[in-house]
Amino acid sequence: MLDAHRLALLAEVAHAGSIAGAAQRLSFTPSAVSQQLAKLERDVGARLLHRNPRGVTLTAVGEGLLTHAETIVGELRTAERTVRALLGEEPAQLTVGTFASAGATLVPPALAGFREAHPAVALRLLDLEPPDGYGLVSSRELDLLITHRYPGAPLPDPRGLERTLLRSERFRLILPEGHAKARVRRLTLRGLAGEDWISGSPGVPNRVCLEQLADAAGVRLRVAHESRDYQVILALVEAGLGIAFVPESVLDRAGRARIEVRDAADAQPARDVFLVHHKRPGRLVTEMADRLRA
Amino acid sequence: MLDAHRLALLAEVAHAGSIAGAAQRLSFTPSAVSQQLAKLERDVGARLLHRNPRGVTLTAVGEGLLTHAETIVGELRTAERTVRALLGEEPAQLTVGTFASAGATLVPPALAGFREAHPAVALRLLDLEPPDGYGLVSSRELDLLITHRYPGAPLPDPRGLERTLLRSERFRLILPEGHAKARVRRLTLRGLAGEDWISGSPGVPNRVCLEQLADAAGVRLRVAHESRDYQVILALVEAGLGIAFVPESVLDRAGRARIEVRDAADAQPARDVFLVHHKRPGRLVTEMADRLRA
DNA sequence: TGCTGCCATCAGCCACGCTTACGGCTGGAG
DNA sequence: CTCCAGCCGTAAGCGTGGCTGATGGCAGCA
Repeated sequence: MLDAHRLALLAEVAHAGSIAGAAQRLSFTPSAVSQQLAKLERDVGARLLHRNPRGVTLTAVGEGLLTHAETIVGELRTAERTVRALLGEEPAQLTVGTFASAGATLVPPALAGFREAHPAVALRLLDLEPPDGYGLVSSRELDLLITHRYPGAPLPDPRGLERTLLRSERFRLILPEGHAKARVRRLTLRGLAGEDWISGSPGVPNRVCLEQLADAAGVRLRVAHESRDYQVILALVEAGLGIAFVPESVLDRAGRARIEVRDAADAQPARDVFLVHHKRPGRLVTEMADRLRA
Repeated sequence: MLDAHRLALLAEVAHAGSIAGAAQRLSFTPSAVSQQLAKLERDVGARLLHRNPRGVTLTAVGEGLLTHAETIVGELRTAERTVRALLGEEPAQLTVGTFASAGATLVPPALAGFREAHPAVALRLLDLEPPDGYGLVSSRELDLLITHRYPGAPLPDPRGLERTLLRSERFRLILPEGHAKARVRRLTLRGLAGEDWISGSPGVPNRVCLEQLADAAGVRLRVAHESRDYQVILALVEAGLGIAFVPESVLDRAGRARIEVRDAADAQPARDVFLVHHKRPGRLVTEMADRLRA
């Protein structure tokens, strides 16, 4: 039988991306982790890691084993909670993973309300960019994951987890205050093709989404500035450096920023925001999910 | 995080019914097992076992943990198989659990055909009396379980496993050759209330079933002889010591036994025979299941 | 060419888990 | 009743497994 500790180690290394990183998180020396992984590879009779000079990546066998490792670690944690529940003890901790803009808008009120209702429960918040995080839910490092999908991006395999749509969030087009195009009645991507756009780096979901919209409209947009942080994008637009699509919730918090908010007639993107948790979640997880939905 | 080895130990002890028994199966000394279990109890912070003079039984917490322990052990074995499959290796072993009468009738031809088709696969057969065996499928000690349910007996919780009805098997009433009642046109339980009956011990499923039938018919039957082995029952009936209900398949194999086969007009019991295996079974398991269905 | 990350290997040490040995307990046989 | 045969638990030793710390190889970068 495989050793669960070593599998947990594999998951940790896969997540950290390097043996040294995992070792640090676990308060071990890299040597110890390296030795354990070597033994795991001996156990399964195959290489699990590609050793690169800048860290490690998983082999195909490693990837296959990783999924199981995460569910096994998750099952071990689940077993522990079952016992705690049987002993009538309250879960002492609730860990929520979220992407940045939800972390700034959607999550804080829910967390605040929850803390008030359950002062004894230690709340933890983690930042995670989609499509990451599913593995951490599987392995019970996260109780609840808030993730999203941009149109066109594939929805990750739920791996036996429960995924529910929390809301669908419109994107709006923002321009610098007083921008010439802001006075145009009917804005289209074609009409905005000459502008400087601001979006994520190539391959990042919102960039992919933007490019698909442009393709659909038959135009090529020039992305002049790249940032994945919507607060940065907002600031760039305010400074007159370009135009961008941003989620509506970001604007709610922006107060009276010096921008113009419009919509493009031929491109009205929206991203779906999902909650992900184990099937049969605990009472606290359910409550937190309800608060997030409210 | 709990230790998977200790959980596996718990499962083994639960199955064996005693620490000493589990130790023997695992080629350890009872002392080692006892120490590990004590540490597991310390880990979870609760007693898991009731120490009786004649072995151990699980506490409520122990029962709760056992289910998880079995799924964890099963997941570990599943992970191992996934790796084997990824490496292109054939599964080397297939373990089938069955109850005795199926083991004598239904299973052998399927096993023989399978062995011919896959001579490299080591086949193992285990005897198990229902409702046992589900845990062994969960923990992957069994690939396939053939189990049954007598009418009136509860169907065990499938625990996330796949359970399909293989067949429904009639019971027939057998009497010694030349028995006076064999000439009666319409046999009823009431009419047979004066006979010596042969059945399992109190609490055994077929005994429970017989008593429920008797209750329904408003009579009390006298069970003179107790055996759970239908070959023994058959021999007792042949010897003129009583009458009994036996599954039809037992009679198929009995050849020309010196008995009379009849049916009771007011009691025609049947038991359901089920196949139990993991969701997403391997190719070999599917094939064996198909052979059993044929 | 040094420097700085990374990973692997080796030697040494500590702790965990095994065995052996013993004692307490209960239930059945002589 | 006594004795025995099973259980289970504890205590003391010992070996192995897994940790640390040191060293070396390797790739990328100034």
